[in-house]
Amino acid sequence: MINIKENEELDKLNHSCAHLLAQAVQHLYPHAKFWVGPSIAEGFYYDIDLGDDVIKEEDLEKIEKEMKKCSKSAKNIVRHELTKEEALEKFKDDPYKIDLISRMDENDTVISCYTQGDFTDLCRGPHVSNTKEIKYFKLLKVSGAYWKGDANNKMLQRIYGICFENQEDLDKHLQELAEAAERDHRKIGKDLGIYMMSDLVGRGLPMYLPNGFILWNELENYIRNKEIKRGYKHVQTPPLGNVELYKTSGHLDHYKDAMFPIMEVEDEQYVLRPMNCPHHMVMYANDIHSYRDLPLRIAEIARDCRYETSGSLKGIERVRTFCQNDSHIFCTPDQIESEFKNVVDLILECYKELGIKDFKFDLALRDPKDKVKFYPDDEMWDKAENALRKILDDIGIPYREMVGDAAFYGPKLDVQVKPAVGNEFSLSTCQIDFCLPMKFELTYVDSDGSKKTPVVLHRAIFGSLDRTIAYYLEETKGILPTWLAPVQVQVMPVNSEYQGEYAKEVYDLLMDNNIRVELDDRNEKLGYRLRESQIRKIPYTLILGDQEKDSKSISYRLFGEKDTTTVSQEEFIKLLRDEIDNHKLRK
RNA sequence: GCCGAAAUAGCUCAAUUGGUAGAGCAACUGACUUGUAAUCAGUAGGUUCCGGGUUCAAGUCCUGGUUUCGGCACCA
Repeated sequence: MINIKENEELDKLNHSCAHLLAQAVQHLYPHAKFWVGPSIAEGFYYDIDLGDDVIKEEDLEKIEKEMKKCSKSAKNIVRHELTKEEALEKFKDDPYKIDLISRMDENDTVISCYTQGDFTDLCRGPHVSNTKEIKYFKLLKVSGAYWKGDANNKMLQRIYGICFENQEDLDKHLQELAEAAERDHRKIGKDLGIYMMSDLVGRGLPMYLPNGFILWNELENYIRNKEIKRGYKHVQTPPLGNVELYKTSGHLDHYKDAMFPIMEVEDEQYVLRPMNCPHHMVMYANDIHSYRDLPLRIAEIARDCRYETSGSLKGIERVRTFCQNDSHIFCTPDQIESEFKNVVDLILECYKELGIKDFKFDLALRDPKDKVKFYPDDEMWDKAENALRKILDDIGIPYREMVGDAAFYGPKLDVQVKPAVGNEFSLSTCQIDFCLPMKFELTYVDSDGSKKTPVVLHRAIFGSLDRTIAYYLEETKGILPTWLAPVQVQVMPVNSEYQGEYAKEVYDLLMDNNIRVELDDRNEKLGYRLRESQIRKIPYTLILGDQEKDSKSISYRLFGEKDTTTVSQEEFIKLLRDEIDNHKLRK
């Protein structure tokens, strides 16, 4: 999918198209007041205050028409510059513009405007030189958006669109959007019987169907075995906890709104756990620890409950019970670097094996001005943030710094991916925490006999197993590698009457070799059954006729391929086991 | 939660301005015994998301709610 921001010309064109949109909206809604209209990776948008009017999806066509008119009028787009005072005077009736201008730097003596015909907008530019250059565009969606992105502010109307240099590129892009919707995990999840939701059970509460549970189990075993090899110790903790636990950790203060409400029983208060860090802290405190025991890597694949707002729920990407592949690494300050590198290494190893290639690293830092959200200890923060930065620079991976995105207890490294539809989200995370160990008064005995506070690394490779499955279904378009495929082999006799017995023999052989195999010996034409095995994206379909029966061989057809390969039974088992045991990706 | 839209058979979708809810696929039954993406015929399948209202008449109009979708906000 194209990224408009990566192409200077397209970036300029889309920004200009936002102005064209504003001009058209002003013609149709003369009372409209305009906030900002930037270009973005997916095109452009404009935030508009229309008073009591609302723009509906059906209105987009009308606005597009007006935009075409404005484009055809072929007005030059002219830049002119003002001083701050001049600008304040010029836009004195527009509170949004006044807000923008008054927040501009005092040193910013020149304020630029762009005029096209009867429309002028405050703007830094640059723009194309004439409205007639803005020709191949499409308005895509309309929604509400809070002014300045703050939910306490008024909601403006936001119109999204995209613009290209020619019709072909526009058509291609629209085609790509349609294809993206086709690989949405909600569609594939339904088609392949991965999970279901039910209003009766409750929103945001996915139930994994047999096919989905196989995928789930395989991924769970996969990551657990990786962790065991790297010295993690797996544990299990309860799905709820006394409210005091979360008061101690500070989570209740910070995330009460996103936790299911407190339950009272016999004068005690409990909450469903929103995460398992506090449990692991308490588990650490159960023993005295020597510096020789560290790092101690406690891991758990745990289902947690969060009251995600209704508007944020999305398939299994964002749910109210999510399963973390969580771990807390208790270590000495000296060990932070090697442990952190170990985590990044594990992330990269898993992504490589799964074939996940399109991801970005975000370094989430505190906002030093925000003393409420972030634990108030600047020295601690500086230490943690600088440590993280140094590690990332040492490893040499590019990353974006995101100020204000840290957890309340510490900075983090997030690995971000983009789903088929919607905003990017984080798949993996690793966080440095000096804060929780103090709150739980955790200690270890150092070599000199003194008690010291350990550092904790929070990390999750599959930040949520649910989310990992969602992303992976989209990445693979549901064409899973054989080791993850719910059904790995479909066995078909050409004619059940003549080769049915041989097909059953092959089926039994595969079963005995722990292959997930199905036998389709229905009285249907081969083409009919083959079509079904292709729709279900089953990796191997075995076609067994007289030739195969007489020579005790196997003819297999790989998913998506037309030709068949004939091998002996032994050879087939061998190639299959090799592919599965080595987690090979599909070609 | 906020702004908008949508909800019809298991799935994908039809149903003029309000006038008898249909089709394909899937399911089931029977015939056909099949060599690489759909054999033929038949049967069954619905409180049109849930309440309330307008009307001689509501899938369609009004109203309250639920869920889903597109965004915004949130995301330990």
